[in-house]
Amino acid sequence: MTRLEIEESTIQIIKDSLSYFLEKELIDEIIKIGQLKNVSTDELILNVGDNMKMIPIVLTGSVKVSRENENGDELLLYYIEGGDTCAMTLQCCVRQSVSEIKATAMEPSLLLMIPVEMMENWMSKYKSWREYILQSYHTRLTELMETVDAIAFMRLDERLKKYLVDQAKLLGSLEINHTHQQIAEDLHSSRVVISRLLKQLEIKGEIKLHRNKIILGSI
DNA sequence: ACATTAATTGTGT
DNA sequence: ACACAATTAATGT
Repeated sequence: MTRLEIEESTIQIIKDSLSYFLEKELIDEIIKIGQLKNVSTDELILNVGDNMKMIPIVLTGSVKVSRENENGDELLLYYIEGGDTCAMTLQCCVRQSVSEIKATAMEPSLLLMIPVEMMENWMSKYKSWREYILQSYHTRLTELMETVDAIAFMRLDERLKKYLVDQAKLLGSLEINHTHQQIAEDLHSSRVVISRLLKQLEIKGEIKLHRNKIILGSI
């Protein structure tokens, strides 16, 4: 983990990603208080059971949020993209200060860590912040329902396709650099099953398989 | 360039 | 689901 002094170029990034919906005074406070954190691909940002004193706002890059049970079984919940934060996390945090979820960087990303107290503080102080949080809450909930739908109603092969397309969109590339094992973990399935389904997709000509890499055609 | 090894992927039961 | 085979990438000689 790298902690940086906030300098001009980064201030610009913060402004670029937040000033559209947050008022100026708030941005100034954010710049003063927030701590920058650079994370690399697959770096664990927040683990289940972590004591949360800080909540990240994703400035650039993307983060995946998943649930994990005591056996280490995972399930992907939703993604957070640049400019967004996870208001759900904020709630968990206020209530019990121990994380129920796990957050992992999907690509090299720049995070802005904000202490929980500040987040609460700003709720009453800034209207734009309330709206930002509320909006974020809404987005998360919508995405969460989408994954619930997927789990409940879609067959695994459809879910896998959706997963691949989502990843491609999010990372802005038709190449997905994951092992079958990692995908299986995200979808809470087993490696063999994923391998077989992927093979089927390859036979149908929708994707190309390589080691550690999947190339999407047009699905 | 070749051999060895570890990790990832493929397949039959 | 498990076990094993096959393939690939990485590393040393």
